[in-house]
Amino acid sequence: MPRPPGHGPDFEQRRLDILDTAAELFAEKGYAATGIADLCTAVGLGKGALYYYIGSKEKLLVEIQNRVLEPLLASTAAIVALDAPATVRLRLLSENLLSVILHRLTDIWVYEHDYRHLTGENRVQVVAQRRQFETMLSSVLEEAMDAGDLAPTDPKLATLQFLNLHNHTYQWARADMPWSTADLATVYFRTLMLGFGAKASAVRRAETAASRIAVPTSQ
Amino acid sequence: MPRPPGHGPDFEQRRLDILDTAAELFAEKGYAATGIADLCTAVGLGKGALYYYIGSKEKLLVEIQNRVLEPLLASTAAIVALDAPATVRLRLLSENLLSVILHRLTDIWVYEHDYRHLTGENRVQVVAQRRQFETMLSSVLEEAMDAGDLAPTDPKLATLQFLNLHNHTYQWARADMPWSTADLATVYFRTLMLGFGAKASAVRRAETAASRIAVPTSQ
Amino acid sequence: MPRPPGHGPDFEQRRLDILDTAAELFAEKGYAATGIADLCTAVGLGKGALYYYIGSKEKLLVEIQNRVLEPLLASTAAIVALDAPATVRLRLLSENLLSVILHRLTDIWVYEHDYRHLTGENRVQVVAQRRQFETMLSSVLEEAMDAGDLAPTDPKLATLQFLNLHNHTYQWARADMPWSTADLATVYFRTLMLGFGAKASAVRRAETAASRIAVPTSQ
Amino acid sequence: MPRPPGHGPDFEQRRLDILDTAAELFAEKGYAATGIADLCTAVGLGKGALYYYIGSKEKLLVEIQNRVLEPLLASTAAIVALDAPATVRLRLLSENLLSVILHRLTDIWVYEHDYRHLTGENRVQVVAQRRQFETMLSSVLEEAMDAGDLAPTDPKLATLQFLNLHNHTYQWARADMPWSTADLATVYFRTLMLGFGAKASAVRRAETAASRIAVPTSQ
DNA sequence: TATGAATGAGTCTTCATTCAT
DNA sequence: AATGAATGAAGACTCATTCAT
Repeated sequence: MPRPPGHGPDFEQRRLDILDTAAELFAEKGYAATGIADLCTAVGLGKGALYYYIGSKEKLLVEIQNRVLEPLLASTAAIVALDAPATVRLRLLSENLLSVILHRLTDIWVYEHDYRHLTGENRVQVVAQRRQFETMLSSVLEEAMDAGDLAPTDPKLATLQFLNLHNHTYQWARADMPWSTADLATVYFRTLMLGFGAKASAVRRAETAASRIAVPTSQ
Repeated sequence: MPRPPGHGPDFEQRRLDILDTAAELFAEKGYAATGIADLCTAVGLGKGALYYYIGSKEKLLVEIQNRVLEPLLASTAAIVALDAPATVRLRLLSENLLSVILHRLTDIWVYEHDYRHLTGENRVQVVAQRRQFETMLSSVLEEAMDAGDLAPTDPKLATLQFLNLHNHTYQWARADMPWSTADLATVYFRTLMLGFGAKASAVRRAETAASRIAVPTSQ
Repeated sequence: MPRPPGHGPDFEQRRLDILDTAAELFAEKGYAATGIADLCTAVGLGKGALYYYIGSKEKLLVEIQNRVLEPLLASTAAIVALDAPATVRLRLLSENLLSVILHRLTDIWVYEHDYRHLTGENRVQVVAQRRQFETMLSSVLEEAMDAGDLAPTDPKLATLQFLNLHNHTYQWARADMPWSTADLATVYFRTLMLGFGAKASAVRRAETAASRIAVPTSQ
Repeated sequence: MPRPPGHGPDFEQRRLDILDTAAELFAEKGYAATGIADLCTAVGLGKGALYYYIGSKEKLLVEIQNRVLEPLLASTAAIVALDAPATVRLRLLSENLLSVILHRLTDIWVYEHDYRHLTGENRVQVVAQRRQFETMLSSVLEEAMDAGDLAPTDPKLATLQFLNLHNHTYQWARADMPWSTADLATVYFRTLMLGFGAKASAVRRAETAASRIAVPTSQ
């Protein structure tokens, strides 16, 4: 007798609880290094019951990816479509991305670290969705340049810097850190727009000096 | 006069080749998901012979960490100690960090993703060395603020942004990408110092607007 | 009301059966030379299922030690505390020790041969318990000397001889040997108390003669 | 080119040194748990060179057995053949056996613990030689009984007690213990001949009492 | 005589998953 | 909707032994 035709009323809630616990374990020890037995212990369920809810280990990973990607893509698309200046939308995109990262810190760890363990179609889809997000961001950056709000540069490189600055945050962000999502959004946005407030002449001088000094660079 | 027990002349080279292969596999599939058997296949050696060279799987991970950390700490310390303005040294630190990342892209993947799989003393040491690096970077940023070259802000946050911008590069950098190390250093440094070239008024406007628009933020 | 995670009702019996089989194999081939695969074959279980019951190879060894030590220490302590003459308690200790040895012959083989393969805390505890037993035995021997029931000698040496005589029995005892536990207890006790029934003069003569004859002793 | 036809002048000495080291390791950790690599480290030789001397691991074990058995059988046979009273010869056998045990303590550990790891013909031969020794001992014990020097009992049981008392000594004897070989021989022999010096009446009383007391015996 | 390198079966243990109940 | 028991391949690692040099 395969899977019962329908699930009881508590099924979905129970499943989500398990998913949360799984995300925590994956974030802490890594997807590959986390065993199903660990998860059983953490949720207090035998293996049989656990599999009744989760289907397979990889399905957990897929769902965690989706818990990040679905709201991220939806909110990003909504912001991009707003009738507002590109700079304003960039500011909103920054806060939105940070919000997703900081509110789903555990999921993000897994999202960033372990999507490579997805196989086959699962991986293809996730990669495609990630690219979708980047394309939307790129388009707004290009709009801002076209509007003259930003100095023209390689838009690809601008996008990548935007992503670097935001995405790497999961590496050190913690629930108890002294900065709120809004704080970080303000700071990051200001950095991307105006930098740390150096004078252009100082930058020019540093470039010239740097090209003259032989850095004892590795290899 | 027979040689005392030890290793033959080719040992070290062979070992380094294996280490390179291991780094590639770890970077591709993750440390935890890479089996010793995978490595055996990749280097064309039986398990016994492989262990003759590597000692243990974790030793491989330790060495990869060190191949990143040792040159990075050495060159960073040298730059910090230079008799040059803080801004100039920041520029050099940027290029140096990027140089390490881009020249050892494979090692860096492992360095960033898998140091958590180190155990015991190995982990303690690596974490300590990472903190050393961050402290050195922080000190130069603070010097630059004290000298009035940068607008005063939370130095911790400035350091984290510097690191975000640089460190996340390993995620998308490739040997065949169209930008050299020097290109990226120039661009990153300019971004950190001056931003993308927006006007301060535009930033102010965006902040105000953002606070008024209800972002359809996830959760 | 579903059962909480744990073990089913047959688990413990199955586990004990496996323990018995393990003891037999260890006794026959030695702990170190007995593979888990051997045990799997012997009990007709795959490796996974076997580990479900045993936890680890060393745990088997620990349990075998305890199956000897726990009853031995309990019964020994009970005898030592009896309100009876020391000589009587010695006789009881002799029979008790023999009883443990002969009724748990397989466990005893492992107990005597392989406790050295215990590691860390496991070893410390077993060694401590062994010493406890010897201390209890010693105390009764000393009481007997103090009471004048035995000729005074080095009590340490008396204890060691008692132990030699009894403990080495596992080396040749078999279930089908012609002597019962009670038989051996009577014989051993008599030997320790009265010897093989030689005359004191004969012993004196032998000592003198022995000191005069150059034995072609090895080395 | 197989083994060279002859060996250099140092070969035999080198081989014996290796054998000594092997015996120490086997005694310490057990034959099965001692690796050839351990031995290589201990003697400071590579595996190739080590095998040049030892042939195989089992050959080491065989030789250690022989280093015990050959002198033991030779000296025992010599003593048995002496023209002296059985009691005197028993005393000599006791000291001789103890001498072998205490002078070759390391070998004896291996001899007692690990002869079971011998395979095929090697094992058959060692077992046969052990039986030879016991037979010789038995014969002298019987002579002593026949001569009326010992009270008549089951000669098999007398032999086993003799062996128990002596052979188990390797378990606790150490080079730095306070008793010499001669000390132990005197004590053991006296114990076997006369016991610990109890009165026959006390033994009788203990037997009666013991049969009345229900010992809380295990199982 | 000795080396260091290689083998490949073997070590103990854990894995994700299934299934009868 | 849950259990505990089983599987068997795979996990990292060690083994005694061989051999070209």
